[in-house]
Amino acid sequence: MIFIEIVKMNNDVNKKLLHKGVKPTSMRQLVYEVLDKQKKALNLYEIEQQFDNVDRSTIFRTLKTFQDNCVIHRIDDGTGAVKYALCDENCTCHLGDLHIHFLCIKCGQTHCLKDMPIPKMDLPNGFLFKSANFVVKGTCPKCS
Amino acid sequence: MIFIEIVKMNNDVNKKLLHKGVKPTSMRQLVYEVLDKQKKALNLYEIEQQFDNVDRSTIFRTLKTFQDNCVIHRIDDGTGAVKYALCDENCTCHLGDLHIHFLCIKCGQTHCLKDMPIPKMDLPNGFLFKSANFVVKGTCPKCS
DNA sequence: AATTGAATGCAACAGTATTGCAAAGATTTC
DNA sequence: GAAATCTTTGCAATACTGTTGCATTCAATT
Ligand SMILES: [Mn+2]
Ligand SMILES: [Mn+2]
Ligand SMILES: [Zn+2]
Ligand SMILES: [Zn+2]
Repeated sequence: MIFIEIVKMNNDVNKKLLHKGVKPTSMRQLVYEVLDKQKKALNLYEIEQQFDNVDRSTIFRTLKTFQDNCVIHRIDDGTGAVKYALCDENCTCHLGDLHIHFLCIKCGQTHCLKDMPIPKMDLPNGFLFKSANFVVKGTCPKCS
Repeated sequence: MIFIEIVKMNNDVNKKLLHKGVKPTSMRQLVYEVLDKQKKALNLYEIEQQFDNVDRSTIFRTLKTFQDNCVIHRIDDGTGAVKYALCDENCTCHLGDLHIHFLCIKCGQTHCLKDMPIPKMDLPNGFLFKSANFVVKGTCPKCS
């Protein structure tokens, strides 16, 4: 039954949120589930559209909490709105977890390429590498 | 003919604009000079502040014209406002001209690393590489 | 049950980007 | 050179995204 399924899912999500140190409110569960269902990264407004009557600022603050606790990472793909995707369970949101993102210029979808770490570059003298944002743009498998 | 008159003026900026196919109005000359004087990339509001009584939308449209004609390239460094920097004289704004940009997290300045081309990555099956935005963040020589 | 602190909803606001339209300026046509 | 035409500029308004103040609701604790 659908009710039982939802309770099961919630339990699973609860565990994952607790594992990251986030108190699992119902709002947070729902936002987590929305992100979990998607293969692509979503922005604030796309997440908002998944709900009927949830306030934007609540989702915004939920996403803030998630970022602070490495539940999600933000993706700045240049489309104007920051997108978000779930982190791996063992992600620490540090240098080693950085990966390339791919923006499809046809369908607009943004994907994590989690097995493509951002290459460390030899910078000119005096420049110190702390972090990076590497977005590759082109056409995705669906649109190629 | 207007072009001959301007060439007669023997103005360096005019020549550069004409070389890119942009009619050199005084506004465009001034914006070009502002960008030329700087070593760092500037956003719309920083450019606006270099003038006393020039409208933002005029600068905006000047920058649009410059982009359309490969006079400048836009830099999306995640700071919220797009920055702009002059292209090289022989730049065609295509793949080969792409380079890494560096954002200093202390002073906020963004630099073109023109001798650091964006590395071509082997993407997963079905993904086609068309373009990329690679911003490295850290501390610049002044701030390190 | 009362107290406290956290989460949520509503509304307002801030920052950046963009557009419509009319005035001013430049170029071409006659 | 005057009129017609096209381009550029200035002003104002607007769109879009992100963020915050504050009151209310909810949850945990005493
Ligand atoms: Mn990712
Ligand atoms: Mn550059
Ligand atoms: Zn696509
Ligand atoms: Zn610096």
